[in-house]
Amino acid sequence: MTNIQQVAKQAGVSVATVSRVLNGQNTVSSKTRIKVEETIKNLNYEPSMLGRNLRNSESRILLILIPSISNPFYLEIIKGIEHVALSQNYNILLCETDSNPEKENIYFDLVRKKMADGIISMDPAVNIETLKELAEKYSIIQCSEYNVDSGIPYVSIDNEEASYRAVKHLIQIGHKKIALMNSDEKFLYARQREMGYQRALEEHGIPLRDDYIIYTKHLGFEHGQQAVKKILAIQDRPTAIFAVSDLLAIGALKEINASGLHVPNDVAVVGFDKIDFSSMTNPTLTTIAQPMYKMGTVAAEMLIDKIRGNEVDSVILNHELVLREST
Amino acid sequence: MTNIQQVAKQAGVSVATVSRVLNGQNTVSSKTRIKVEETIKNLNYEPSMLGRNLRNSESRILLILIPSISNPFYLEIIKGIEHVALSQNYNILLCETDSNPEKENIYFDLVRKKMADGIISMDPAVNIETLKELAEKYSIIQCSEYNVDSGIPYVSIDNEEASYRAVKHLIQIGHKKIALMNSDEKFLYARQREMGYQRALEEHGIPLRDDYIIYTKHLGFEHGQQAVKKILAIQDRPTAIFAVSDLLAIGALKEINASGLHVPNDVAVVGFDKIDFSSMTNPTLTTIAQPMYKMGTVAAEMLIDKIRGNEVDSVILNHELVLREST
DNA sequence: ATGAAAGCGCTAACAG
DNA sequence: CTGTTAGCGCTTTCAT
Repeated sequence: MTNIQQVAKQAGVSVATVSRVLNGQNTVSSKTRIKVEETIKNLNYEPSMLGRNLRNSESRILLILIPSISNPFYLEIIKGIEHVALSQNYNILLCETDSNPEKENIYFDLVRKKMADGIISMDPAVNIETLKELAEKYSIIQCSEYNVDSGIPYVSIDNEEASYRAVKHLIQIGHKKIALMNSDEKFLYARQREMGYQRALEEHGIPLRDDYIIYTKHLGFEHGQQAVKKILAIQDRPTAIFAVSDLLAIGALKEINASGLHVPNDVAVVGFDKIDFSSMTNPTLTTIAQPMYKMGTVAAEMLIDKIRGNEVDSVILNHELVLREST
Repeated sequence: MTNIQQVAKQAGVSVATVSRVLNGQNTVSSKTRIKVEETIKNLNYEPSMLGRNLRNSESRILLILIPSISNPFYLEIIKGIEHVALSQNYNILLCETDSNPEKENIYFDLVRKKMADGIISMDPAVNIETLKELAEKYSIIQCSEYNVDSGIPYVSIDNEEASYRAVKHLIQIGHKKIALMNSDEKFLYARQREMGYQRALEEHGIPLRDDYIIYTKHLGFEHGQQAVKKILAIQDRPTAIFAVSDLLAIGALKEINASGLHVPNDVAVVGFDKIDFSSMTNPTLTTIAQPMYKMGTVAAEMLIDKIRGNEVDSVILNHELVLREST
């Protein structure tokens, strides 16, 4: 493997000059530059990131923490992150935590060991205490799920307002018996979306019913199926369901179909996220579109900014209600 | 940031000894070992991968090339790869090429620049010439899609046989008019699956019909929708469709439903891959299960083996026909 | 069992 | 404009 020394020797210059050419410094005479560039080509030389990274004490790697790679919600965000990262010569290490603290810790170690320059955390179940501690020494951004009091900059949407608009839509098309399929209340977004649900109902004088609110442990398809069974079994059956995730909503859709009921005639369904599959279901799913790609680009820009030592502010992005066949 | 020097100084030993403790060498007296370990704890020392990697001239990073992160087929494979990688102290860099040679080249550069120790390529559209060239100097494995004559070790399934069994199943349940929804013939797996389709038909004395074979440019949901429209428009309409990817099959499912026909009564559908969503559709999809997780673990083991300098042999794994509601 | 020292490949401060 | 040189943090050979 040829190194910078050999290039220097061959070109008859010093390693410093080769390095200057490599880094596009303009303090090199064009004659020398050309000579060096030719030598590089002839020797098929590729500068080693290993040496450069040690010297610069950076890894040019960004860590992305997601709970599950199978959840398509994160895919668009990741694309956004990747786009910005690549354009700034960073690479991304995609880390699936399974919301498992041990696995999480393996990945945290990567930044402690200088293998990564910073973290974008999207795991709602992240150990926030550890994250706060890390954030004192390393660059960290939260994306989508966040903690207000942690001091860690975040990018997200206004969950309360989005949820409010989804439920208001159901009310406006005539529904009064609206169920909420929520995830675990320990997550901030779950609490915020429940608040939006409540506000919409209260504002229209619809009394809250505890039995119309179902919590699921995870955001998977099967959990939506199970949860909707409980909802359909309620005496005074709801005529509409707002699910806090498309995956839950799609599970609900399938189960409602299976039980012989019709969507939206018997039960209307609204999801949340606008994942790709939400337009592939039958019927297609009315849902809240999060600006996922944008969220990714913003998160990446914030992180790189922070790595460079700048102060960064949290950002709230806009959402959108997408009306489709399920309502 | 504390380094190995400071630990050595504080513990009253040499850096060599600290390094030995760090790497679990048994040539250190337990007294010294304990002293060093305590110092490490006290100083909150974390060894830098940057220094270690340069010294060992390795990055401990594995590159995974996939055409699209949105295709769930790859997700299980990736989990398998990740499992093995983590257990051997490797990390994986997930690289979406979009089947775009330029993006591909950015990632190839990573191994040229020592930022990655090897590559697992799953992109059918990979530039095989470049890959072959790279494989001479670096460790490379192909996974799922491969090239027989490239000399690059691969792990895959017997596509011809899998396809044969899928079509035979359709014949056995009474179908004679069977359409093939294939992807681009430039891919080996597409040609192999078409051969299996042909063999099944010939074996049962069913004549091949050119108009029953449709090619799609990509494996996306929408492409399945478009392709099935053409199939349904054929005069003597097929009563069954074998699609070479679940995503295509799911697109077909939706479009058939939309056109008022019933699956499987009017048209039976078989997919390929057994992605998670294939059990979430209505009806659920009969499909060929590839051992994706296993494929991932095998690929990772092969790659790590190769990085260590060993010879590795290609592997063909078993597949399975999963009967569900769509046939 | 331990230490001294070389060196992995690179960048940048300094000198000229 | 260019060269000399130190040093990033670590592992490992060679002495002792």
